[in-house]
Amino acid sequence: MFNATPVLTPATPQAVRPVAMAPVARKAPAALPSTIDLQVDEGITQALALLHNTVHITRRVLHKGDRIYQVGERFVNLHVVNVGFIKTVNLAADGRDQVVGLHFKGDWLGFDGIARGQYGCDAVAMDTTEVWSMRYDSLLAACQEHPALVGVLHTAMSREISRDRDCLMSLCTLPADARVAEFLRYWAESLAQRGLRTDQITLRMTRAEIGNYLGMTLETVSRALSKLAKAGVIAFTDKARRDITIADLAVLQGFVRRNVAAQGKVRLQ
Amino acid sequence: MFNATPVLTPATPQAVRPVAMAPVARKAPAALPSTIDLQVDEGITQALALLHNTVHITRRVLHKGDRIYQVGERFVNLHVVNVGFIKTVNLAADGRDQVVGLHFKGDWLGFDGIARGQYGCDAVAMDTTEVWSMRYDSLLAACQEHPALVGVLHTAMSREISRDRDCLMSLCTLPADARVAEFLRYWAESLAQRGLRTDQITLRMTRAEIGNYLGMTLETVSRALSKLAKAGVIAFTDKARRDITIADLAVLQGFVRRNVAAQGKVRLQ
DNA sequence: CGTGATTTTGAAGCATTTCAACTCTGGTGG
DNA sequence: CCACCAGAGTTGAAATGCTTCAAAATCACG
Repeated sequence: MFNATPVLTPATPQAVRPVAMAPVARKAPAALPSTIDLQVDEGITQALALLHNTVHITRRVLHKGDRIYQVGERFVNLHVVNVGFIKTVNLAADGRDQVVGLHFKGDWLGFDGIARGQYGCDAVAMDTTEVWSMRYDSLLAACQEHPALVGVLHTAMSREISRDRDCLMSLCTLPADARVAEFLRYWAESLAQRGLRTDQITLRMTRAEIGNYLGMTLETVSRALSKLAKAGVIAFTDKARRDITIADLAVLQGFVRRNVAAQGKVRLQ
Repeated sequence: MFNATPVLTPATPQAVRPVAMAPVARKAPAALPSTIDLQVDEGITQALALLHNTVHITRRVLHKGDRIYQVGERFVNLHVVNVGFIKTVNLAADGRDQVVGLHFKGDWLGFDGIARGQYGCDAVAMDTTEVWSMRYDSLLAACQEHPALVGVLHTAMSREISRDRDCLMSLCTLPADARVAEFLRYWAESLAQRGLRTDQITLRMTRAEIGNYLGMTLETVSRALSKLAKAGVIAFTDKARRDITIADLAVLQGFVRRNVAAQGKVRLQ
């Protein structure tokens, strides 16, 4: 049933892609998760269920600002987000600190601790959050008996590696406006994949945090958002300007495409 | 002898590593790997030996420009670099392409393929290179019998995740000059950890490639290198300006420290 | 109903890109 | 052997995108 490759992937490119346009009717299509997104959600649910049935898990509820773990702390546990939003923050010896990752339901935390035996960053709850924690050694033991667990674990690590590379690519090839648009697109996509609606998303970060994550100043983030709103790609729905309406994800993606930096277009070699 | 130029050694991992510390004498200390670095080298050697003894491995020799795998190709194998230098290149649908990783002896390739069942990037040899390839499924099978293998595998994935975060941080918090310095520092450190000398390193990338990797133009890379040379932090040793002498790694690190961008210094929250 | 935090917006300054010209190197063929 | 050429690197000057600095508006919280 559950093994390395399949489950979470469409992986059957020849399968007929369901068109699934007709019955939707009233609602804006972009707001509803696509078929693929729903499959991802299904995969997350299955993975969490499998974990729940095979490994001893400790549930923890955290509030905004609470830390699941801190840099330097001895690595013992891995964690999975069940509810809420979590950011990982790297802080270097020289005082730099940097948001290096955002984590949603089903995402794992703490992989960076395996190699060195201690966590390499802080994991901070961005609002009320439920995290499942398990001992790494007992997870490994469980993997011996339930090979499907290995698939879940490796898939999660693999996905994180891919995700980090996409981030790197955005940082290197997109100008500020497009980077902000891409950030929103990714956030919305993540929600869609978890069965949540994406036409109305609530940012749980200040402009300063977003800027830190995207490698720009808070003013630039603010200007980019204003520009996106003026262009009709997004709209603000509350006074605090934390809630954002995305009429159509495809439009947002189109904005990113059109704004690929020139330097990114040059083919190497 | 210690030599950066990769002679294709006949890979006898269980061979006794000659310590070769005392008799060197004459050379500047910074050029020699530290104790910690030697431990890392030891770890790499042990990991390769373990792999060699427990998994069916296919050796492949590649030349500059050859691809170990390409984006979209079905994921079957994982790979480990035994000799040489390899870059991974992400190419997006919209034409952006981007160097997202550099890989040295002992580094793994292909983790990004696990989740989706196909590779997410290209892996390209930067010069003559020997790669060990193994089927992922047979590696998993071998892990059942040799639990130490799981440790090696997870450590490698964990290290890659940490490394990617460090890259992200450099991109976000360092100005161009310091980013180039940090790039050199990392390259030298990687050599040191593999028992190679670091006072004289040969870049296997054009300025354009370095710039692409670091998110800047080739002109900016060139200017940064010139500036570092003028400041005495590095020196060019050949006419083509590909060979670089690093008098003291600590000085290079100091340069990075002093050039942390202002935005990085602001503490979040 | 203040007070501090967050956000927006403008204007000036600066780092990096862009454009352009030039040098240098290494390889190829007459 | 040398002329020639393409590729790689350097360097300058102008253009530009982002940051910095500053001020005002708005929101959240006790």
